[in-house]
Amino acid sequence: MSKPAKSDLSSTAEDYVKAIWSAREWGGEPTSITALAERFGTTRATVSETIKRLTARGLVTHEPYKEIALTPTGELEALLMVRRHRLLETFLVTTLGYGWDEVHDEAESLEHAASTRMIDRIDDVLGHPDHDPHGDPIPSRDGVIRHPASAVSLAEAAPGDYCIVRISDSDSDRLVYFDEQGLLPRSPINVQSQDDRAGTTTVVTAHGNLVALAGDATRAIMLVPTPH
Amino acid sequence: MSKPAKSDLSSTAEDYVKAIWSAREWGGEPTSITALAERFGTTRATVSETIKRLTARGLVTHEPYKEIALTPTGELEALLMVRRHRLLETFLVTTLGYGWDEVHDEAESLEHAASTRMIDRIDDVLGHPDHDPHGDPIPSRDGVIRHPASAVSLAEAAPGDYCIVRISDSDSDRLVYFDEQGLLPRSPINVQSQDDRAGTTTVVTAHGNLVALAGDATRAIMLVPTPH
DNA sequence: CTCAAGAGTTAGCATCGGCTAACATTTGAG
DNA sequence: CTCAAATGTTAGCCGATGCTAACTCTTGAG
Ligand SMILES: [Mn+2]
Ligand SMILES: [Mn+2]
Ligand SMILES: [Mn+2]
Ligand SMILES: [Mn+2]
Repeated sequence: MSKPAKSDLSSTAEDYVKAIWSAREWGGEPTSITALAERFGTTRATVSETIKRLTARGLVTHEPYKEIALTPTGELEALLMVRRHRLLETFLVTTLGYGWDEVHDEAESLEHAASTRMIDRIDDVLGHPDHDPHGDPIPSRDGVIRHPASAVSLAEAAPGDYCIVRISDSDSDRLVYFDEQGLLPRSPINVQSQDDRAGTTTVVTAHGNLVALAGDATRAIMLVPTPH
Repeated sequence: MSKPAKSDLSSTAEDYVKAIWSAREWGGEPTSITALAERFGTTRATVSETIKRLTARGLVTHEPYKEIALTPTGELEALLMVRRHRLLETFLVTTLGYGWDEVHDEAESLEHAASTRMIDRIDDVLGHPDHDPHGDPIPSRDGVIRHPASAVSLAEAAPGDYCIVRISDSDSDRLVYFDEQGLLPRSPINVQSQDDRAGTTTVVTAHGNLVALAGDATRAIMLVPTPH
């Protein structure tokens, strides 16, 4: 029913460029066909075809069996989608009383439907927030984004005092657990030890809880060192 | 990217059932293939095919060249979409400072993306409003809607004093004009005369303006008589 | 170094929602 | 009552997004 102009992207295309961009956001590796298929719950065949179309449209660079990357155009589109997603998440929390664990899925679909006018009004009403409820920075209207320079993931942090800057919103159950433990953006956290053999990281949370985390949970949390 | 369950409708299907329902809302005739094609800016062929699919899905009843109507299932879906649309419009006006002439298009796309949870939260935040910014009643969660019993369109109103209950939001320029003239839901209005030969209706608005209206403009406004 | 598992691609198919062109039916002006 | 215009349908096409099955390429364990 809507009339996508020649240059307008489908929601599928928008989700793909966003996913490709997001894979690298906090120092990650480029994504892969298989990873995208898992992310979207589709088959490798479908992803391969879709990537081919996005390449033809000038949003993505990809040669068979090689790395998937964004063109400058694709990157700008991705950043604008990230902006929409994060502003919508923030809006849902502050205006409609959503919990930080409930906003991701809702924003995932609203981001394709809200007009640019609506996104900008939300930005105004919220007073131009710097980051979303998970601590992720919000790109400006023209696609500029700034990450804390010294951020490290909990998985690779040396023992010491840190401030949590960001927690991945991809798993909502995990967010509930983190919340219970006092693991929130801007909260202080003390890294006790990394046990490489067990693959666990032991931390003291803002609640004073001693917690051992492993795997994705440690990769979901980004820290900056507390100056002492 | 979303996973529409077996029974989930596409946005196209949602817009169709809503349009079929809306045609009859204020005493109108059943819609037609041609009218739907105009409404959506598509061709008759496309509408004919789509109606065939909706019939196969059990949302619509239609035999070739006959009347287009909704099944009970289709009608419930339509009412739930109308609810979403009108609650979203109301929300955009009260929370994001949209004008009543700006909300329709935005709601037209958000209605397909917002979750039921979000619609219900909006309903709560707004305090369960009875009608939208255009005076259209808002169906309940289970699809019940109530229209003023004695409503007549301005096109067929006898001279006398009335209260405007509803103004069609389908033409946003017209809404701006009505606003300027003092023609708003809940405003008093005095119908002076109907000139059948000229096809015009002359009214005195809440601003005291003497205004002559014709055609769609007179069909867009619904009135209830003021008890004297 | 080899070769099988894993990753990626291709072929062939389906559905949805678009289109144009041609055809069929209905209806109302005369 | 007639017939042309208006209305609706069908046929045949397309692109986007999905699928399965079968194939190819890459890579790492041994
Ligand atoms: Mn999305
Ligand atoms: Mn987030
Ligand atoms: Mn719509
Ligand atoms: Mn409305």
